[in-house]
Amino acid sequence: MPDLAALEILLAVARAGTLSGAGREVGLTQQAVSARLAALESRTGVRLATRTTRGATLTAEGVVVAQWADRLLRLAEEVDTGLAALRSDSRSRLRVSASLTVAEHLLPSWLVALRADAARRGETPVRVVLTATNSDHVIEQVRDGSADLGFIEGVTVPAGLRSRVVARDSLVLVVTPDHDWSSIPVAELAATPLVTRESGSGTREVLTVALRDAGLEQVEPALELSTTAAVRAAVLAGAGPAVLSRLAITDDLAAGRLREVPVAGLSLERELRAIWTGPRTPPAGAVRILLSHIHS
Amino acid sequence: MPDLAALEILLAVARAGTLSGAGREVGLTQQAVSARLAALESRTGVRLATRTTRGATLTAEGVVVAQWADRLLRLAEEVDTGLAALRSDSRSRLRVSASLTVAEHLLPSWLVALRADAARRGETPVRVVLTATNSDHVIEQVRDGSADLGFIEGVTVPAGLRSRVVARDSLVLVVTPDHDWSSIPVAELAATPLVTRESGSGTREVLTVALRDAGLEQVEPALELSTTAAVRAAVLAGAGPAVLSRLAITDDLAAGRLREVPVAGLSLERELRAIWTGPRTPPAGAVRILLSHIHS
DNA sequence: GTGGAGTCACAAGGACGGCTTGTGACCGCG
DNA sequence: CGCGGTCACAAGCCGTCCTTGTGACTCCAC
Repeated sequence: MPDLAALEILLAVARAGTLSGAGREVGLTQQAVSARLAALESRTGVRLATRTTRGATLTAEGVVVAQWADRLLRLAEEVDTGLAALRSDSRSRLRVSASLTVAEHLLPSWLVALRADAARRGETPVRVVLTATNSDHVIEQVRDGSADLGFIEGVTVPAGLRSRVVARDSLVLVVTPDHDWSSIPVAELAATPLVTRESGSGTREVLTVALRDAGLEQVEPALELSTTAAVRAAVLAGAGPAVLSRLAITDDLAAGRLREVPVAGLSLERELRAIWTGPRTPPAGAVRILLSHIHS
Repeated sequence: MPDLAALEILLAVARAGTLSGAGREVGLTQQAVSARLAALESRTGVRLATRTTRGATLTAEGVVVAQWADRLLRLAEEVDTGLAALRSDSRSRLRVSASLTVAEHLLPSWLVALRADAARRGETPVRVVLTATNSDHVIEQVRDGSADLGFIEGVTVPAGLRSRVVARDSLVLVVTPDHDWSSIPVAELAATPLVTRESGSGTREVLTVALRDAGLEQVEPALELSTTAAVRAAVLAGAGPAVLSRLAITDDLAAGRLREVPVAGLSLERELRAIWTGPRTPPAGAVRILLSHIHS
């Protein structure tokens, strides 16, 4: 299990060029930085930086590890920002209520962007309080004023609320990389036993309805599981193809763990919307600022 | 800074359904699990799981945090596998030498897939020893036998070596999401001051050559920086557009931090190749197994 | 040439966090 | 009604990690 603090120190060393400078940057002494870096090197068995009497520079391996660390720490920062936004005790600024899909995959990076922007302007960042529930409850919370801003998924625009499309999600057919499909007609998809969520899940409904609209009836699933994560794991383990939200598997697609198979004649798009009450344009400064970071 | 161990415990609780079961799964006592989970909840100020006298189930917020944790821990596992592969002391199995681009962005997930596959078959995973350098040195190491397998970038196939394309990388023009470009002709790209790497860098050369081939001359850069990460940060900070490897910014594209702008009449593809010596098909079992996880 | 300011590394001491063991309260089931 | 399961609280202990103090070394200015 990698040590995030040590990786952060490595990045500080890369930026500062000296151990002491890195120490000042992260608020530690030079000795502590030296020890942590030595510990990281001992864990990997590779020299990550060459120390001279006048500074320290990363080796080639050090650059690679720094790159890995950078990705990891960026994601960790997103998670941390998300965790901070979950704090409910603070009776503060912008109350955001979001559906699970948005909260899980999109909001953290928006919040980081929001905070970075405030830092760039020298302002104190808006404090965001996040609640995560299903879309119906989000609508309810925005209606009754217990949330200033909501994020929902689904095709219908709730009556009496203002809204704006902030992102699109689509369900995609995915297989393991060694699968022989490259592109299939929609009829073959309907005839294939899939790994799916249990009946009643939103993702599964969308697919069923779309196939029914196309005049097709689905065969029985190969496997029914109760969470998207479990479905994803089953596909990776070779249990069969699945239709999943693209947002949930961008990492896997980028890393080549999963492969997307286009289905001719089928499009399963759904819109993710920001919703709020009141005037047509987003009301308070806070809401507008957050939305200004989100481009559909 | 989030606590990876605590997040892992949260996932174990989600899987097991009880704190004690989670404890058995991660090798801790029930009391330790209870304390760590309580600490995590106190950090967020939100109840992540409801404890009954007969188990524990995640709340809606808990599910969201678990999803974040899952992404973060997957990436952490990749980094950890990469770190393990850097260990040089073990005089062991498969010596892999890779260019920086491949080592930074692709190899970790391949190694995780390799290990997971071995675990699924019940075999002990191949021990991989990784060296990261530039493409020329990779070729040299494969030639002189100090590496069993190499990964390089570039258009030319080295003479005397077998090779296979394992992935493609392309340079893409990226801007901040609020930029007004949607698609531009190649002449406008050449006339735009960009944030770039310093002269002599591979990425910069590729762009310069491609523009020269198109009969265009580039204007002076807006800013010259020495690492890809610095260029990326400058673009995010609004310093201007840049042309970067798509592999280095997939996260940013997915999160909407950066936006890709198609350039009409310009394609900057480069192939990433596995190289080895000897017979036409990959030789030892180990090499073939690793390659079987990589599909171009 | 020599002192000063910078670099990094080694050693000793102390504080804090986190795990274990021990125990108690509660619930359901046979 | 006891037994097996759940989780929470308390005390003690161990290890990690940071700080302070010190030494070796290099470069530079005087």
